[in-house]
Amino acid sequence: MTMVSVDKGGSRSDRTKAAILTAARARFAAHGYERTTIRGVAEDARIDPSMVMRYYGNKAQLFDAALAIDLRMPDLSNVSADDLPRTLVRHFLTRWEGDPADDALLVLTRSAVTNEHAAARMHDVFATQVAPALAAAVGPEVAARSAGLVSAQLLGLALTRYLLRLPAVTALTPDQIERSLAPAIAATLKPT
Amino acid sequence: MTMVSVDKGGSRSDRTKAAILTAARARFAAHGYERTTIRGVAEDARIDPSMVMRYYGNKAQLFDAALAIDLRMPDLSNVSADDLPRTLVRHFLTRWEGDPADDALLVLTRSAVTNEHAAARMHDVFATQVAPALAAAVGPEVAARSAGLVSAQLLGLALTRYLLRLPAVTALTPDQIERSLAPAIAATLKPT
DNA sequence: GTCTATAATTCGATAGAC
DNA sequence: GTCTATCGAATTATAGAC
Repeated sequence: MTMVSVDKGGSRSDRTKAAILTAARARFAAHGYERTTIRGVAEDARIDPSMVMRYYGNKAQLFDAALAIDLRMPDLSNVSADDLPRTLVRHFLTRWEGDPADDALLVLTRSAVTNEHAAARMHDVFATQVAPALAAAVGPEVAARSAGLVSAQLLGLALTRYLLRLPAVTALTPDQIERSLAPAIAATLKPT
Repeated sequence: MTMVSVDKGGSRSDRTKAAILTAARARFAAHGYERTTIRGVAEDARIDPSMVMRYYGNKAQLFDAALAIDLRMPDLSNVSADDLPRTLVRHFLTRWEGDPADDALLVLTRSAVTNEHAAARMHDVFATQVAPALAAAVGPEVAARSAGLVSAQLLGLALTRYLLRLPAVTALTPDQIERSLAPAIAATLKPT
């Protein structure tokens, strides 16, 4: 798990910093902001808790650093309107099925539900990454009208399948989800 | 705020218990399980923190009591398949627009994202209240196949509009949501 | 650059006076 | 039935030795 990212060229402190960040991201994803402790992060990173303070100042700043993440949204500008829903559902399913415990968007979502700061970050991510990616595919007008509810549907999947693990949703195969959710997203993209 | 609900007939202790429960529900809804403190609940209820312990034993049991709630799902057995999606969306929109900060399902969702116990409760609520109500309308087979994703879409709305308050979703009117989300739910109910 | 020791808070929970 | 006082545990954060 948790590819530590980066950097054979890094100094020892760089590697320590990266290890802390990886551990923090995993803990924030698994338990949310309140329940992750600096001690726990330090333990996962195999270093002393005081190192976390040294490099990141305090828990809030560590959280910020852990959330400074690129969602790696796919380029949707060459996807036809017909293919868009399926492409979207597939993209997120692939991401989340792979390593749900470490996905940036799931980390953010879990914490944003009970943490104002994380919620503000979520707003940023949506405005600067999700909405533009959608607008590239369907145009600014349709995106302005439907990006919110399309996101609601995708985050609804994230919520029920990966955060709450509702049996009725975890029981479905990725294929079943794709066949059922893609037409739904297509419906909200259609003009009313 | 926080109408203390109830009960002229109640003894003084009954009124105190009810006041505690109301305050607890509001706090759990606003901040989730971890961040609500017994001290805070007691302050809202205008009583001493030790009263909370006296009546509810501990924080976990207080949480349980706060979540022992009937979702008041509507009777869907006489709703036609065509009307079902719109009926569902309307039902939940009406509930949530009224008093989002005190709605049982939102309380539960906010806490369930970071609390195992609340998540287990959520599974219960889904299995005993949501799924049967759906099955009454569309039959057990369709319900078994689609109840999970229908719930995902409704909870996605709850998540983005009331918990995260994403501007792209809060900007929509209830009518716009109904017109856009009802066809989406209809699409996931259709056989693939 | 890493660790020990500890200060300062916060909170859940208990004991007991009135 | 309500409140005062306080314990014990957990946690963030700091100071400083090595």
